[in-house]
Formats: sequence, structure tokens, C-alpha cells
Amino acid sequence: MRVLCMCKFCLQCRPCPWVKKVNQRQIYNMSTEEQMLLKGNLITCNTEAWQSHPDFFGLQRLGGVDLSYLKEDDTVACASLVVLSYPELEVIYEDCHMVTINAPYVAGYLAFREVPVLVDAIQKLLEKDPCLMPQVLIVDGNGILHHRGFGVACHLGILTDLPCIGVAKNLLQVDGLENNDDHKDQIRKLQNGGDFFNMTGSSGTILGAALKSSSKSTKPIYISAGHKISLETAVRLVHSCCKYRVPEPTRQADIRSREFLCKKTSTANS
DNA sequence: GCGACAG
DNA sequence: ATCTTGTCGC
Repeated sequence: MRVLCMCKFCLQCRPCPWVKKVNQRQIYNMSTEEQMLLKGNLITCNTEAWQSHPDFFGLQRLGGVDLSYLKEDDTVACASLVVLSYPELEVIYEDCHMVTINAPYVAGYLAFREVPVLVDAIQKLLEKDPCLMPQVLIVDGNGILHHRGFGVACHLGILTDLPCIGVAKNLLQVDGLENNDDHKDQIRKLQNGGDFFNMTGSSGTILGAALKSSSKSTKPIYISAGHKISLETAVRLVHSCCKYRVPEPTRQADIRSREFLCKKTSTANS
């Protein structure tokens, strides 16, 4: 695993005492620069042998990550990393711990809020149990379906060097993509679990896909390539690990981080 | 001023 | 992300 960050001002590097000497505008300019710099290393095609197999032969471990925030104070959160066996989808590793979040949530800069603690969790797994390192990570949020083509799934992928898939529950309306009547029509046409359609931005690039992830869900999930995996493979893999609307690795990470946060806050008051 | 706004 | 109950349906 490698960690790249050449930036002295970006949100990821906060809090640095002297960052307070620069204004918000400069912070976002620097964060944008950081995204563009990291984007230079992005790979949005398959790089692993298992990705080409019809049944993902060779794939044994899927990772899921999530953060649950304390409602009273969104600088306090529980970060969770889970690893599931494939194709059984059983949890074989779980790590939940409390973290402090420094960056604010700003659409387009989610990575600066969530990625640092997720990199830490991966680093911890690498030191503690490298045999359990996931072969692909499913990330809450978008990959290249992003204002600057570099969402949280790309960011985490570059920093960890792991294949990453972006899975968002809502459509980020960028590059001409809109949740308009046409889009809603396309969604209505999705019949069965696994049905999907690709979404092409005004720039002509295929940015992602809307997937009906379970047969019962009306609302799709939005898949985009993060790093070291193609959109086609990502859609196929995400569908293969959906018991419900949200893919199982993310769902397990979600459940466990909420529980942990809940338990932590209740014991703190007793 | 207006609309959009991943988590 | 989080607040927040029951209820309708398979």
C-alpha cells in the first residue's frame, strides 16, 4: 500500500496550525489540485485476473467501509471496515473504532472528510492480518461520477492501491446527468434485479450505471468505477453481492458502525 | 437570484 | 450522514 499526498494545504492535511492562515477559497483550490494530482494515477479498467472470470473465480474477499456520525457532533464518528468472504458473503473481519473528523462535508470533497480514517483502517488491517486484505473495496459514494471525475472511491483506491467501486444511493447530478423525467423513465423500465443502464455525461464519457440491485427495490443504486476495475465488472460484481438494495459489504459495515457508535455513546453516559 | 447538494 | 412510527404488502 502506498500513500500519496504532496499537498501542504489540502483538507486531508488539516488540521495544521498554519492552515488557519489561509482562507476557505484557498483550501478548496488546494483540495481540487490534490484531486487532479491523484487523478493522474487513476486506472479505470480491470487489472486483476478474477475480474475477467464469469464467476469471479479467484475472488475470495470483499471489503466494505462506512462511517456513522454522532448526531450531536459530526466531528465524532465510528469508522468501520469489514471483510466478507466471496461468494458466501460472510463477515470474516470486522474493525470498528471511534474517530475524529476534521473536514466539513462539502459535495465534491467528501473524500477529504472520510478517506483519511479509512486509509488508517486499511493500514491497521495490513499490519494485523494481511491475509484478510480485501481484493476489492465497495465504497459509499461515487467514483468517476463526480464533479471533477475523482470521487471518494477513486481517492481511496489511489491511496490504498486497492481496486475500488463507488456505490451511491443518490444520483450526483454532474456533467449534464439529471434526475429528471427521462431518467425516471429509464428507472421505471428496469424490470429485474440486475437490470441497469449506463449513464453518459455531456462530455461523452460513460460515468456510471444505475442498477436495480434487488428485485424488490424501486430506487436504483449508482455504480461508478473507482480504481483498478471497469464499470462493467463493477456492476456485475455489485449485483452479485446484493442480498438487499445496498451491497452486503457496505450494509454490514453500516450496521456495525451504527451499533458500535450506539454502544459507545450509551456506555459513556452510564 | 436560483437550484443543486455523494456522505 | 441524522431525526423518526407505524403501516401496508408479500
